[in-house]
Amino acid sequence: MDYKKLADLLFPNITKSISYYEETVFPDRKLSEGAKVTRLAPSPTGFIHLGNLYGAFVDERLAHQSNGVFMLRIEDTDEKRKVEGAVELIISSLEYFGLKFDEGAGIDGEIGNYGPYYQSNRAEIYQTIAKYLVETGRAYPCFCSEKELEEIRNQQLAENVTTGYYGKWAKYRDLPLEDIQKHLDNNESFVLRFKSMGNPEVNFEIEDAIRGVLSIPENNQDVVILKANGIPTYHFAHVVDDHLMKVTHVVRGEEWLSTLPIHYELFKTLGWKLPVYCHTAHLMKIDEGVKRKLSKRKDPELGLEFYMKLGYHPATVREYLLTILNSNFEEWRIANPDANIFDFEFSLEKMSNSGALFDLNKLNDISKNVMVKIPVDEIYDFLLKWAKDYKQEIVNLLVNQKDSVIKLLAVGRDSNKPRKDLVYCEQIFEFISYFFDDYFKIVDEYPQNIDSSEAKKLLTAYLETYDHNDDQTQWFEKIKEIATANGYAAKPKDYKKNPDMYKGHVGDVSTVIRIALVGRSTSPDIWELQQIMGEPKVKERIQRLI
RNA sequence: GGCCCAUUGGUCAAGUGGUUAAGACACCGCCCUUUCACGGCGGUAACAGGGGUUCGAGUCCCCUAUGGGUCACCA
Repeated sequence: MDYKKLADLLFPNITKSISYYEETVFPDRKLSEGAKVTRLAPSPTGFIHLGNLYGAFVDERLAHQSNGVFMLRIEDTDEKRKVEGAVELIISSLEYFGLKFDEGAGIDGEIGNYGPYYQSNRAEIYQTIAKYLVETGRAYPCFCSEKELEEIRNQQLAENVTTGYYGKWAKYRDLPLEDIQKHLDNNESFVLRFKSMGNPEVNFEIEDAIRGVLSIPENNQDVVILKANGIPTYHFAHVVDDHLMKVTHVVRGEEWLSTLPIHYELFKTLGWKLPVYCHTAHLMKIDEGVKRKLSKRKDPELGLEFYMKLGYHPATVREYLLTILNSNFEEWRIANPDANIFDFEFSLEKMSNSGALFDLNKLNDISKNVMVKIPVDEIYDFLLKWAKDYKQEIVNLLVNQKDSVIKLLAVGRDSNKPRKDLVYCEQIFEFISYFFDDYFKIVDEYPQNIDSSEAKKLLTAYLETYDHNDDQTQWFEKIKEIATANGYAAKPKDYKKNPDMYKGHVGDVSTVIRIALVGRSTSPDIWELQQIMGEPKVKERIQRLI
């Protein structure tokens, strides 16, 4: 077989050589010792979820922790999956969470010298490598129709052997040149298949940076490397791109583990150095009692938009991700409560290789602790930005009453045991919404031991003695007086000791006042809230219930 | 179904042949307290099962079970 002739027949327009690309177009990167080159390689499906961010975080940390390069490559080799605006969504979402690319696809065009970064624009590169494989007898055209493939598969099923295109089943594997010529003359479409020389009875060893040494069977499938339209499949694109772009670490989900033998054989056949593979565990979710992989279609609530809509601060999501990414992160955080998250030394060895279940409780808890460290001015800005994007009806309120909002956000924060009330924007607004007359409403009821006429009596007394200039102690003394005068214990403990002697205790009186002022039975310190509300609003709210 | 990966409390997890099997979240109780939150103290709760190897096994080996992944001209 004259492979050279076949190659020219198949790729008449390909004139460049591999070394042209390897040496001239994409020379070695000049990076410092140990610098890692990573890439996020999403397909532009228009959906990005927490799992993608999880992987992206690994890439980003690996690269930036080592003074390396983090790039974005768009795997748009599947026409059917392309969605308008998907790339922008990927870039803006990742930027929102603080992950920045050094190189690759961008909103205003590409950045970097190893592009194009859209696989759809790299056809000539792939074909050059493919042509080389044909020349060396390691790739061949296959003219199988879908129907023929189906028949092969059925036959294999009937014989109870492994399905696929390999060995004796690979009917076009050794087709003579004349026959290929005939098919070509007929204008039949074909795919280019890799000619595998592997033996699945034989295992090879490969070290995965997360999972350790793996021993897996060699590939023997003659996989498609170029589709009928000349565009590569993932397997081929991965090998070619990651080699030419000088990627050192390939971080991807564990669903790729099963195709690793294919990639291994391709790299070996081309004589290229393997990247370090890092196969991450999937993020899971519990669904009707069963644990399963996050799915794009079924789990829109785990899309990044979900967090952006609710207004989780990016720092929260980052912090959460790192706690599930590296098992020693929480420990580090406890020891270094104020350190910058990027000072944490991320390591692949500390990654879990079983899938973590997303835990909203944990996220919320982390958020409280993250938010309490962010200055209120910044929280205000963040809240406003969120409102502009997702809750425009409150933008004016926030702008017009900025000072009050900031004070509300700051209530109880400055002690050494600060309140941790703020979790995410939606919740934060709900938390302070009583302040605004348009949103104020009574949602809780008076304590059981107090009916509405009793409440009126207490509120009347409160209003009569109210002095906006009282300090907190004076103010509370007056409430105690009102409590005592009306048959309530001034101390809850007294009431507990002799419940029959009192109608209730000072807490009940406070609750009545609290409900009048904020509409709820729970809130931060009333005196502080009153100071923020101002005298007229306080009096007006008491007055309306009398 | 074949192949691959995984399996410590409800969740995330430490643990690399000898531990009273950490810690965090959640939950419960108590304390602090005018409510809530914060904080403090305490509590419930785990090595999937069975065989080996070993003086000794959560840790090593085998089998079983369960969960996940993958078997495309999708990535």
